[in-house]
Amino acid sequence: MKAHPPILLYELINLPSSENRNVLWATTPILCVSSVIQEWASSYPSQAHTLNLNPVISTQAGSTSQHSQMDMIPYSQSQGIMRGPSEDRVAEQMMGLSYPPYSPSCLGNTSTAGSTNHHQNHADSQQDFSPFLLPSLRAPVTKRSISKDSAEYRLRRERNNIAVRKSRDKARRRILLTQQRAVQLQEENQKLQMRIGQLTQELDTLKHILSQQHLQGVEEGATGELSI
Amino acid sequence: MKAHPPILLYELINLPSSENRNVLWATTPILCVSSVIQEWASSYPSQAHTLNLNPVISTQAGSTSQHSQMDMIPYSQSQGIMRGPSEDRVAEQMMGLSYPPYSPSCLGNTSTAGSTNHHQNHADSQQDFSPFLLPSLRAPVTKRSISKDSAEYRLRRERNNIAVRKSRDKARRRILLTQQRAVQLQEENQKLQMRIGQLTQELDTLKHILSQQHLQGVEEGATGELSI
DNA sequence: AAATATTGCGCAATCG
DNA sequence: GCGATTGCGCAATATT
Repeated sequence: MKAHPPILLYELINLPSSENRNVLWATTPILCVSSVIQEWASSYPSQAHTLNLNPVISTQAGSTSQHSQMDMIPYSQSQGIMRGPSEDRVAEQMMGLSYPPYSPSCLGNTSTAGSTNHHQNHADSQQDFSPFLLPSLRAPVTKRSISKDSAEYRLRRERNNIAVRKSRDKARRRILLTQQRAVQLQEENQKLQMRIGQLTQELDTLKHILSQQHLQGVEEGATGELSI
Repeated sequence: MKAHPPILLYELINLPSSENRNVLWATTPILCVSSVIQEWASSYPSQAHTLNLNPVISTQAGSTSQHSQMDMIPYSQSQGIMRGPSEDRVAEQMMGLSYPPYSPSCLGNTSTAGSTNHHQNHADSQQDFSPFLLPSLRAPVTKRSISKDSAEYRLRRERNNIAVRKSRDKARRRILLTQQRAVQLQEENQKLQMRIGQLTQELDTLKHILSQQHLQGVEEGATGELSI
C-alpha cells in the first residue's frame, strides 16, 4: 500500500523473473546449463522480507556496521526500527557498540534470577511501546495477558514453532538453491567465455583471409588465385 | 571421530576455490564485472559445516526427517525435484512433508508446566541420549550440573551469545554475498550471451562474403570485380 | 481480526 | 577448554 517514509517498507527482490531468464536462454540455445536456476527463482519469497540486516538491536554500530554499507543492494534492510527490543538490551545497543552488543550487566540482573523471567521481560517491555512509541507510562497493563501456560497459549506457541521450522527449512533450501545457482552460473559463464574465445579466433582468421584477398586483388589486379 | 551411521555428519560445500575464479577472469579481459565475487569467496567459512540438517536431538523422529532426505544433496543433483510453478507450497508438498515434525505430545506434557523447565527439558533429555543412544535410564544424572545462575555459567552463556551473534552476522553476510554474486554472474552472463550474438553475426557476415567471393571466383573465372 | 511467515535472540549440543 | 555453528523455542513483527 503506502510505502513511503514511515517505518516499514519492504522491497521486492529483483528476482530474475522467469521472463528474464527465458530471454537469456532464448538468445543462444548453446550452453544452457540452467536448471537449478529455475528452482531458485521459485523458492524465493515473493515479498522478500529477507535479511533484515538492520538488527538495530544487537549489532549495528561497531563491526556489524558493514551491513548497512553494502547491503542495500538486494533487498533493502529497512524495518529495523524497534524490533526485538524485548529486554533492556535495546537501549544499550542503540547506543552503538561493537560485538559484545550485550553488556553483561543487562543480562546479569535479569537472567541471574533464573530462566523464567525470560518471557516476562519480553512481554512487559514490549507492551508499553507497541501503541505509538509514546512514553505512555502504562507499565504492567497486563493487556490481554495471554495467560502463560494456558492451553490456548501452548497451542499458539506450538503452531508458531511449526511455522518457524517450516520457514527455516524454506530459508535453508533457498540458500542452497542460491548457492547452486551461483555455481551453475559460473560454469555457464566459463563456457560462454570459451565460446567467445573460439568465435573471436574464427573471426580473426576470416578477417585475415579477407584482408589477404583484398591485398591480392589490389596488387595483382583481378586474378583471384587464392579463391579456389 | 566416528562419523558413520550414527547421527551427525557434515558435508563440505564445494565452494569454488579462488583459483577457479582467476582462471575465469584470465580468459578474456572483456566483460568482467566481478567484484562482489571476490568478497564472496573470502566470506566463506573454510571449514563449512553447513546446514547441519540433522538435528538428531529435538526433531528427529517426525517430519523433520525431510531434511535428511533431500538436504544432503548440497550441490550435485537435486535439480528436477520441485520446480514449483507458482508458490512455494508446491515445493513443500513435493518434498513430501507435513510440517508438524514435532509430535505435540512430546512438547505438550513438559512445556505445559511453565517456562522454567525449558532448559531442564533440554538438558535432561539430552543427557540420557548423548552417551550412545542407549536407553540407559539414568535420568537426573546431574552430571556436572553446571550450576545455573552461577557466575561462571553466566559468563559462559554471555560469551556464547556473543559468538552466536557474530556467527550469525557472518552467515548473513555470506548469504548476501552469494546472492549478489549470483546476480552479478547473471548479468555478466547476459553480456556474454550478447557478445556471442554479435560475434556470431559478424562471423556469418564474413562467411557470406567469402562464399560470395568464392562463387564469383569460380563463375567469372579470374575477374575479381568485388575485390576492389 | 486471525493465522501464518519471518526474524533476532538466547540456550544447549556439537564441532574443530 | 574455547570459540564457531546449528537447531530449537520464544516473542515481536510482518504479511496474508
